Amino acid sequence: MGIKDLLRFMKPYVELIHIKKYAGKRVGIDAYSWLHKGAYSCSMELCLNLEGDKKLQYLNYFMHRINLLRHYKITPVVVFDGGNIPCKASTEHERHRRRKANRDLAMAKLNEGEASAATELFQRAVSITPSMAHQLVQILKTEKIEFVVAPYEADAQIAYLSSLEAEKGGIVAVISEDSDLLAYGCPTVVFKMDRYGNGEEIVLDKIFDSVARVPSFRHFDRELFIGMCVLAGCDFLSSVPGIGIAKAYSLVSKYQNLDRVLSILKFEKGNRMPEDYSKSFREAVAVFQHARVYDPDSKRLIHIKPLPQKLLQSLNEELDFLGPEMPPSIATAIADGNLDPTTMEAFDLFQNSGIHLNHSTSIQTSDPLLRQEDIAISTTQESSFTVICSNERIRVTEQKPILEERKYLNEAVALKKLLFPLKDKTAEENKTVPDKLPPKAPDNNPFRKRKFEEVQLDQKDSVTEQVSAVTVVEDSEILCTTPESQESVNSKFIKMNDGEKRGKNRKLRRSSCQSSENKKSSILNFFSRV
DNA sequence: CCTGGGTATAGAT
DNA sequence: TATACCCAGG
Repeated sequence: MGIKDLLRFMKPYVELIHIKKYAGKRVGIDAYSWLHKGAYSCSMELCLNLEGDKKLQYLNYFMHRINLLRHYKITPVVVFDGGNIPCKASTEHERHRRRKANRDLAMAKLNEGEASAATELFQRAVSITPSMAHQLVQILKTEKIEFVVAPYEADAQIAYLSSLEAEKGGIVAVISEDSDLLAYGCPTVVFKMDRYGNGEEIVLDKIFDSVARVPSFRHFDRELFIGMCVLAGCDFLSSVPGIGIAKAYSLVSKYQNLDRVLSILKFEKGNRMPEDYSKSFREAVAVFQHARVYDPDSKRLIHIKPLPQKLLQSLNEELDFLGPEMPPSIATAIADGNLDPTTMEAFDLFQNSGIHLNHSTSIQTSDPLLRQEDIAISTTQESSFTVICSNERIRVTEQKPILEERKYLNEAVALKKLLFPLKDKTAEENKTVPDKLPPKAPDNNPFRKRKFEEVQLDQKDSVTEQVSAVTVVEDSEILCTTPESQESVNSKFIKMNDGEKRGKNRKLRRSSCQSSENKKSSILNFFSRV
């Protein structure tokens, strides 16, 4: 994970610190690393989805650490991973494959009665499911801990937050295990924080400023540093055979220019170089520089750093390798933890409806669906239109003072891309993904689509009578979502066809089983599970 | 000297 | 799992 051997290479730049030095400050947390560590303690329970409290142990682990931070008067900001970007697909597939193999082995051992061997294997098979992440989100909400779900890479989101002022949601440092953060340009990262708050800190500026230390990066800039990272091998692109972190460093150091490094490399390696390495290299560098992130201030997707016109042209305006564009309403719903970023399904709150407490006073004072200004409707010339609504009325009206058809048409196109990214050739040609199926959510992604069995299990215990599920129907033009806040257990999506009046909204919402006259043009279809 | 593959071990309770 | 460390071959 991350940049191969980067942390070892950067050893001279680590300083042992205690997190109390960030007292009074906002600090970002890479949720994935703590979730994963926490899952060790209950890996078998999680893998087998056993009943009982044991499998919630990972939540204790996480909250323990959160409380450690709070004890030192630090304000934690938890950042979750979102969807996957195309160029990471092969890494994810490999992980998924390995975990599955381990799980199968574990099951075999278990059947043979070798419990200890089995638990060991289960530990290698744990993956963080969307359900787990979502459960944590519920707790964070009741504990009033700030969090955000990144549209794609959590690392990119963290890097972006690091660049913001505290007043705008910024953070001064981040706790993580992932060396990618340095490539993304995070100014301060604390690695390997233990349960007492001791950790290893790396400050990016010190890397570039240091005079005495070896390796020296005094003649490096951000781009060269990223180039070195990509050359050494990262999640988006594995390194050219024979090139490791040290070689990567000396190449970049010597030529001071990534294009020159590439051509030298091509010259020296000849046919040992992958055919499309240069292109992939450029894209990987561009991901670190210009990844798509959620901007909490404007509540929409932006680039970590805007793309220069020149780069845009050289990429033929094709940016989907960064992960497809998505409309603000979707990005917000994802960021707030209401929408699964890999499946685009609304999270159902079944599993949590019993324990979840309503702590927010400003919400649900009225039925938002009855208020005209909360509902954005845009008709296409055909027979469908878009509904966007939210029960956070003010936010929505501010965000979209004028509702234009065009805008929602664009949203529909964007959503379509999100849902069928592999129809895109850029994604297809990118690496050796064996099947051509729609984006398989990788195993280690916290929002990986939940297994069918899991869903059924959840339903069993539920108290609520009704929840809406969302499925995807092909060839769609309608987009609808209610980025509703956490408290509502009612429908999170609403779809309407032409001819249906706004007054019907409430009815729709309650009887979420809607027969779709117009399947051809509908993207989201709702039915109720009772 | 570097890379890359192999192996040991932490990390949870 | 993923990271650290060690050693062999280039």
